[in-house]
Amino acid sequence: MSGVSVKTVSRALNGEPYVSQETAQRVWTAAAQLGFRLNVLARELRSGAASTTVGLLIGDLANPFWSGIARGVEREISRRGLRLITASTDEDPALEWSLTKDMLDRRVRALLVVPTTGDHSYLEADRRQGLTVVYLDRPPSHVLADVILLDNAGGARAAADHLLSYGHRRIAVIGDVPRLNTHRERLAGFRSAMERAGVTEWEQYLRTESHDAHAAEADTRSLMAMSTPPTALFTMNNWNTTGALRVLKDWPNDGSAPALIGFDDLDLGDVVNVSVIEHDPEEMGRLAAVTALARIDGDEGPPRSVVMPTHLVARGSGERPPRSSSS
Amino acid sequence: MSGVSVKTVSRALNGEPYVSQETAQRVWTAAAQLGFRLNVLARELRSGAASTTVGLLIGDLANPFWSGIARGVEREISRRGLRLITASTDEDPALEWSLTKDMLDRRVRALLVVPTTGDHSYLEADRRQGLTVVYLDRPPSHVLADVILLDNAGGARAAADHLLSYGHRRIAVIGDVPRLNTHRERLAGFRSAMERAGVTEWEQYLRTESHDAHAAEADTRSLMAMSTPPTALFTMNNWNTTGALRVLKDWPNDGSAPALIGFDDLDLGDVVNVSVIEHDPEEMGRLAAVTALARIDGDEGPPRSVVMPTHLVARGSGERPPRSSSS
DNA sequence: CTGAAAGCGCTAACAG
DNA sequence: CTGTTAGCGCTTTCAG
Repeated sequence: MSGVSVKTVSRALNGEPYVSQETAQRVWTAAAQLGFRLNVLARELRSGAASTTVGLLIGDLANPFWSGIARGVEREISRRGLRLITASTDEDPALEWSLTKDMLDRRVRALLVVPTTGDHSYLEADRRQGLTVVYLDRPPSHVLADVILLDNAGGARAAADHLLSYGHRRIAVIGDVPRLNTHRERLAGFRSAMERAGVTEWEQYLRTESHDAHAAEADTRSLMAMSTPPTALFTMNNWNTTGALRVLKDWPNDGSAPALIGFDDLDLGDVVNVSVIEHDPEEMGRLAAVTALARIDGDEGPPRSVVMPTHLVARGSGERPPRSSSS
Repeated sequence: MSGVSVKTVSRALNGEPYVSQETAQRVWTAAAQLGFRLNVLARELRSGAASTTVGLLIGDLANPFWSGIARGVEREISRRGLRLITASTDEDPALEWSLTKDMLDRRVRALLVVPTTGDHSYLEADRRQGLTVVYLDRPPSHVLADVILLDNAGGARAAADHLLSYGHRRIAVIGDVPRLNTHRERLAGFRSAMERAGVTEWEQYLRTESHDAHAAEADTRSLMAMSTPPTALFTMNNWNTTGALRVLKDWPNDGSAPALIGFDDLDLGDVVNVSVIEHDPEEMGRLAAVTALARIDGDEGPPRSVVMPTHLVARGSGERPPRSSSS
């Protein structure tokens, strides 16, 4: 390039010691003029070299829950100079599979996955070869691996107990597709609280398959149109809550409005006075990243399973009493 | 590996023609057993080979506006098998610069940037060498390049005109740091509408430097505590609007609540009846990706500048009349 | 249909 | 302090 060997260029540009100030300077200016940059791909191709990317597979980057996770991961790994490759699976197992394969072909240093349903044993071979995988939000199927979860059952139980304590019995549940583990866990938690209280009326008010706000809105309307409508609603994710709020927004102020508790907080949750089961997506992403980094650093301990707490935030909607309680 | 040459393996695994069914089959099973995968890094290192990653630099992945952009970009590039490397700049020009350099070292196929302020001519050398760069949301400084913008001035003007038409004169403006082009454009649009209407009272109600909801909340409180408070508010981004809504939420229902229009829509915007200047972040990301892909495909036309429309969505908060208008 | 050789750009190891 | 060599894993080119 300017009379020096490639190795000297490498040393200078990487700020390694054992290069004279003068030579380094010359290399720097020459590189700047020629627009020369070190090629990270080549660097990472070398034998024994580790890649500096981390793969993240989430459901949908545009959902605040998942973008929060992504932000937490990014924040943590960037402190180590690692970059984030993100992809949305749309909750499609086949897409998750092909994206996973793509990430591995790219030799990501670690793979963080919010798993959709499906068998995840297809990663076992790679894990044995040293691939770091951390699952988020939902446990993988047929696999023992590091995983960061929410206390889904506990949160749902807290929601149910809260509503029960205000005298509600006819409590409707609106949730996502039952295929998702989070959905099932939340439903199980809810169910256990209801059973403990000896309440059975709610079963007829269970609505699933609502994957977006629109569907949840329709569910809410049909529930409230029943001859004996529910006196309370438990919406099991952020978009389900959004749908319910759209219906309740214009509800007549005659005391007939159902109580509402939603899983996941909302950006304007405090403004609309919606009671929620709150948690911290960004911290969840951060923890997953920390776990992955520990594995990269050689942590060989048994698979870790972290369950993050949830908190009931009472803001009003969950504290409305039933209008005409039948028990 | 199993008696075949590397080239045959390459051919088989890439599904190239001119490999016998039988051989291909053998390679496939052997690869599966050994957990062998093609190395994309090596592939992309080859001379003339193009990388299959696209870099995206945004302010903060956790802000729905930017995660929407990211989603739009991802959706579009994934159709071509390209993956997204995302990084948050926190609106820090120095960080933007170092992240940019990092992306280039990784040989991203294209770089999409929401620029913070600063001189962006440092990318010119790389652009001349064929690097595809598309700017989003804000124009770069001192550079002529492809850029996808919002009609910031037009949107702000529409907000001002709307409030003016309802009789407001004392209109407060709450905005982000003036350093940001979007802020200045919106303010300029607002100002032009006010000037055309011959209104000057608003200048004393201008508040900037509110980069989050918390600061905007404080601004709103102090504004409303003035001896002659504003009768309307124009909040210039999503988080500023959120802050204002927190204050207005518990405002006495005596007709003294200020009108409110916010720039950017909010997830629960329809539930809280907030009037907004709405636009489509995901489409913006998609357009940027489309532009970048066209350049990659050889489009050599002059730099393209797309201005995306905004729409005023009247939901109630922007249609409140002033309590005791002074004009 | 299959294989051998070359080279992408980098850095570790080993000389000067 | 600086240079040489080798090899990471892939695919293009050219020969079988």
